[in-house]
Amino acid sequence: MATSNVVPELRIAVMRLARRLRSERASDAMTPSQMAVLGTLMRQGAMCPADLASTERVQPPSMTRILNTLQESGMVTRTPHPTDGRQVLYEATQEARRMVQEDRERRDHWLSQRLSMLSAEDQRILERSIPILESLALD
Amino acid sequence: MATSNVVPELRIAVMRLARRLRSERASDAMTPSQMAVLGTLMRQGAMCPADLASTERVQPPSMTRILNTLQESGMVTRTPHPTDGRQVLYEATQEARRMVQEDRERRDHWLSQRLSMLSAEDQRILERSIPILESLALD
DNA sequence: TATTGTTATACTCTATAACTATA
DNA sequence: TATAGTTATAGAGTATAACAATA
Repeated sequence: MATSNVVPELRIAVMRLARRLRSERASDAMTPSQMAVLGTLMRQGAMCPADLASTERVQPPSMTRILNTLQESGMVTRTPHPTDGRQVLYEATQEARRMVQEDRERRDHWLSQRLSMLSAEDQRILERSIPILESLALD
Repeated sequence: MATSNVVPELRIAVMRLARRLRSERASDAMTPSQMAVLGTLMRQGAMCPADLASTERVQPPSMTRILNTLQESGMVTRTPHPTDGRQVLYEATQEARRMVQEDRERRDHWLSQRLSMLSAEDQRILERSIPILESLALD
């Protein structure tokens, strides 16, 4: 990449587009933490508060609060662990899945509008860049 | 883009890489709001609290607090407005500029390490994708 | 009287420490 | 005694409402 400014330019471009995508979020009612917990539960299935806390890098009492709020708004269900009476398991409800899906679709709609305004050549370059961007984010 | 999953895949790739870049930030001492204010002051020069508040989309009392904290840590200077006695002007100090620059360099260092591990072909694709990503983020 | 900035106060989100129930 | 989860309490960060100084 020689003497060019590719590195800072790529950093700025990625940060800007991410910020723009974030601003297209549907759910202003949901905090980022709440959205993250729902996303994790939708990927991983039922989980206990301790595991959720360590996945989301928050302390267990904070996770208790987040889960209480989510339960009050009908986004998660709470069931006792089948064998260990100390544990409880949380799961995303259908309503949560619908809400998260709607949020994704809203941002994808915005992005797809933008992409459709690009030339075929530019669209092709972006398409080829996707796995490369993914590989940069790994680990 | 036909029947492919380009749109959600691009969204996910960009969000992931942005999250990764954010985690490489140097200044844990600085809150995102404080960093944003310094960035704005560095781009725009001296500004008054009201303009800063509207730029950063926070209320004036919140900006007062952010600026107080920044001043206490030597990141901004406060001077009276030359003609309007009600106003005050804030400016980023040299120390702030150094700190922000260091933060950018830290993330660029991480990114450039990652880029150097890619094939020449992949690097070329990323380089060509930069202005396209930039254009997507516009307005 | 309008505008700029600040202070007073409350709310949200997260953290640490202490407590309850189960293993 | 150790572990899972919760409750009690405190510390950031931001908001609205009220106030002081200047135009």
